[in-house]
Amino acid sequence: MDGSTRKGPGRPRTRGHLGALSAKDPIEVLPPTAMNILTAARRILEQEGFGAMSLSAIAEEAGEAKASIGYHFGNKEGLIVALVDSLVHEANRGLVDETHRFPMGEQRVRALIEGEERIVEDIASYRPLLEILPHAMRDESLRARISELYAGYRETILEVLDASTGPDRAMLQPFAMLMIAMVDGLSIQNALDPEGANVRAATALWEQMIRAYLRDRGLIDIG
Amino acid sequence: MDGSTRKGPGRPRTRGHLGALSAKDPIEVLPPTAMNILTAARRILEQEGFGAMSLSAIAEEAGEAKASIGYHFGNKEGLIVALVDSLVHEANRGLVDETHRFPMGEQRVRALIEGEERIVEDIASYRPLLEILPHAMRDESLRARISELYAGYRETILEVLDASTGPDRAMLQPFAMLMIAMVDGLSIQNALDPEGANVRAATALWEQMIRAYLRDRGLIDIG
DNA sequence: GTCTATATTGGGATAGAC
DNA sequence: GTCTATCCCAATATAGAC
Repeated sequence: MDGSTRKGPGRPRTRGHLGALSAKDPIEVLPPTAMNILTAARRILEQEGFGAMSLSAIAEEAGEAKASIGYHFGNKEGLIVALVDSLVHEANRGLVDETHRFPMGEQRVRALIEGEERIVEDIASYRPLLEILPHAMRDESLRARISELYAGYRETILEVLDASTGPDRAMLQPFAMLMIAMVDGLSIQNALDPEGANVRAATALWEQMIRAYLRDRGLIDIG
Repeated sequence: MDGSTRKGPGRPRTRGHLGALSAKDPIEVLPPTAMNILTAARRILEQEGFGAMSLSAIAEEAGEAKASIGYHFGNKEGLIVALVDSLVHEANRGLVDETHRFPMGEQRVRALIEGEERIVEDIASYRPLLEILPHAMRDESLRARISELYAGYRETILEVLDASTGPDRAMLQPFAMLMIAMVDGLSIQNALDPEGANVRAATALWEQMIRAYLRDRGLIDIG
C-alpha cells in the first residue's frame, strides 16, 4: 500500500499541479513497454469496462509480462492514475483541436456544437469516462483529475464564445456548464436506448434553445 | 452460470415485461431474510460503490449468512438484478409522488423543476444510478431495466406538461429528454466539483431557458 | 430456510534469475 | 528492464449438517 518504498520508475510521479491544458504532458515520453501496457489497459477499459481491467488481462492484451506493470507503474493504482491522465489529456486536446481549426466566430461555435453532437451519438466515445466516474468519486486523486478535465472543457467553451476574458465571462460560465451537462446526459440516454430515445430530435431542440439564448443576449448568432 | 439447474426460490423469476409504472411490484413481498440482504446490498452500493458489493460484505452488513444470498437470489447476478429492480421502482415512484402532490398545471411543473434541482444538488441521490450505469451498458438485462426507468421519467414529465396524449406529445418528447439529461449532466459536474462548478447558477439559467421555451410555444407559463 | 465449512478460482504483488 | 514462478488473499459458489 505504501508506494514510497518501491523500486523502479513506478513510484508516484511528483507534479506540482495539473495544468488544465499543459502542452504535451503525459505519456508519449514513456518507455515502449509502459506505452504498450497503458494503451492495452485503455482498450480493455473501452471495450470491456473497468471491472475487466485485471493485471493479467492487461498484460496479455499488451503482450508484456505482468510483473512489468509493477515495475513501470508501481501498482495497479499507479497504472489507473496514468491511464486517467492520458484520457484526460487526450479528451481535452480533442475538444481544443476540434474548435481551433476555425477562426473565432460563428464557424467556431458551429464546430463546437457539431463536435458535441457527434460525441452524443457515438456511444463508444463516452464509455471510458463513464467507466471511470464512479471510481473518481471515491478517489480524491482521480476526482481532481477529472474535475480539471471538466474545468478545461468549460474554459474551451468560453473561449469559443469569445468570453474567456471580459464581462460576459461570469454570465456564460453557467451556460458552459449546461453545454457540457447536455452532452453527458444525452450520451447516457443514447447509450441506454439508442432506438427508443430520439437523441437527434433532442440535440436539434437543444441547438434551437442555444441559438435563442445567444441571440437574446446579443451574442454570437449562429444562423 | 446456468441458472436453470438451481434449487430454491432464487432462480430467475419469469416476468412478461416490466410495466413502466407497475403498481407495487417488486420486493416488499420478499421473505425477511431476502429483504435484509437486498437493503444491505443497497446501503453498500450507495456508500461504498459497486466494487465493494462482495457477498461477504453484503452478508455481514445484513447480519445474514453468506449462503442465504445464494439460496434467495440464485447467485450474485440474481441479487444485482433484484437490486436494480428495486432501485428503478423506487426512483420512478419518487418522481411520480413528488409531482402528483399538486393539481395539474403550474404548480405541478414547479414541483417537477424543484424536484430535479434537489436531485442535482444532492450528490448521494445520484450515486446508485451512476454506479450501476457502466454495468447496465454491458448487461442486456440491466440495460433494459434502466432504460425502462428513463422511459418512465420521460412519461411522467410529459404528463406533468399535460401532454401525455395529444398533439404536443411528439413535440415535447425531446424536451423531456433534455430535462432528464440536464439532471444527469449537472449531477455529474456537481459530484465532481461542488465548489468549482456553480451548479446553482447553472440550474437557474436552465430554468430561465425552460420558461422561455415553454412560453414561446404557448404552453404552461410558470411565472 | 439457515448456517458452517470448504472447494475452487482468480486477483494483485513480488522475489529472484537473467 | 524483463521474465517466470510463486505467495497470499479475497471472492463466488456450494455441500451438507441442522
